[in-house]
Amino acid sequence: MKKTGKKLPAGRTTFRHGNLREALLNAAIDLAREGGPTAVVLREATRRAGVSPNAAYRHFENHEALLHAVRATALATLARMIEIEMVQAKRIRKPAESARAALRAVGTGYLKFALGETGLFRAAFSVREPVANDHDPEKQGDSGLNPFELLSSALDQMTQAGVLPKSRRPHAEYLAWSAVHGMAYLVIDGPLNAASPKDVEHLAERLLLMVEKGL
Amino acid sequence: MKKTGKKLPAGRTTFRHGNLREALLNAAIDLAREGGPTAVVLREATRRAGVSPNAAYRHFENHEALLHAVRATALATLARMIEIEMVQAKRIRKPAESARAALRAVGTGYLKFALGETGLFRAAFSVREPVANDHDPEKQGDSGLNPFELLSSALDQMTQAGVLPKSRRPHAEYLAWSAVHGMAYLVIDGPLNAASPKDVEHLAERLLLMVEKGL
DNA sequence: TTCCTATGTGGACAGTGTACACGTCTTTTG
DNA sequence: CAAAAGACGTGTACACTGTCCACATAGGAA
Repeated sequence: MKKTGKKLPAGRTTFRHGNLREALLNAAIDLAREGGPTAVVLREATRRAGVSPNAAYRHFENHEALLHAVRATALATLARMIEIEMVQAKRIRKPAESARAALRAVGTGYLKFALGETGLFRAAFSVREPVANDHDPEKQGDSGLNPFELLSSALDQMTQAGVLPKSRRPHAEYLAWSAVHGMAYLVIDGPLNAASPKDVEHLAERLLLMVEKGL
Repeated sequence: MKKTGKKLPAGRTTFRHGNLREALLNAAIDLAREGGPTAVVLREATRRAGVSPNAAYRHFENHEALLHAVRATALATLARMIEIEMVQAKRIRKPAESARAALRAVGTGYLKFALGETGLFRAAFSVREPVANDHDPEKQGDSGLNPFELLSSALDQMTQAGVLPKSRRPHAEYLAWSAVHGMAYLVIDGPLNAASPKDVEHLAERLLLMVEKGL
């Protein structure tokens, strides 16, 4: 009798894991969810997957690569969050109202994500790597657009509906995103940290009005 | 003969360092300047100060405390950056114009800091700890105000000059800061990373107009 | 001078990312 | 169908980190 099962790390019967990459990524996502990007520890991920530390290197070039993967799925989640908010906007008949609602959907989706999935939000944006012009499918929502592109599309709707003058359309996403991203930061790490959800909602309302009006 | 100079870590003759705290802080600031908050490594700071790792614990409770100190000086630097921009605004006679200029000074100072001292900027804002209602002198500029308070004062000027309706004054700093902070982020880590300084300047201009108009 | 106390050193430990050499299984190929 | 090839995991080891503990050294107060 050949003692094949020499020392298979408890909890597994086969030498091969099956789909370790996914297991590692999920573990890493959980870690990020619980403690943000700094909590994404390669060794801990392998531990949770029931595998030796070095096994990770067969699926991710290094720690950074793992973090980038987490970031990608975080962005995809954000995109879906925004898409959900957009559903209602699309139902609105009047194009002008619908477009405006779409823009606000981006804002509210963004903020909901920042508040509801703070760890993932941090992981998504603490890594240095531009989002625009990045068509990585891993970063997209169900519509095939990443968060930045969703914002762009909302702004496009607005120009088409005549709400946003064509002359002010170019690069408008940067202005809108600045406002929303900045507020997300203030809420999770800044002075609005202690504010009540009600206050935050109210401020977000005002912020989006400012954007609409000032754009 | 008593071999007093047993093993004084080369480059120093006295057992005491003199002002190690400052030396460590300066080293840590340099590290942050070069590589952001993650580059602030306690052991490296002690190395640069020519001292053993544990010596740091006589002056900072732990690594986090050191980082907080760095963050404080970074905020103070930011405050001074803003104050410099504000000088010109104060020279303007017409109150309305002067107030508006003050608000823009906050924005441009903020962005100049983010661009010129990216590492420090990251260090200042990657740490979770609200700035408002924090009257730590270490975080203030020469005027005795921290960056957040400088923004508040600019907005106050605006209401006094009648440029910003009193009804919209409350909490207006959060909206303005959101916009400016968000753009700073976009420029150093986001899609505006690759943009030319000229383009950034132009966008900043538009952003500040948006704030003025939409506030 | 003598003791107290602030300041620095040395050694140790757990935890991290990662390189290298080596087992173990699946898949392809002659 | 056996054998070689390649994919996947393990084990050991190293450098590096933050931090604890016991000890060494001086500067000032008694």
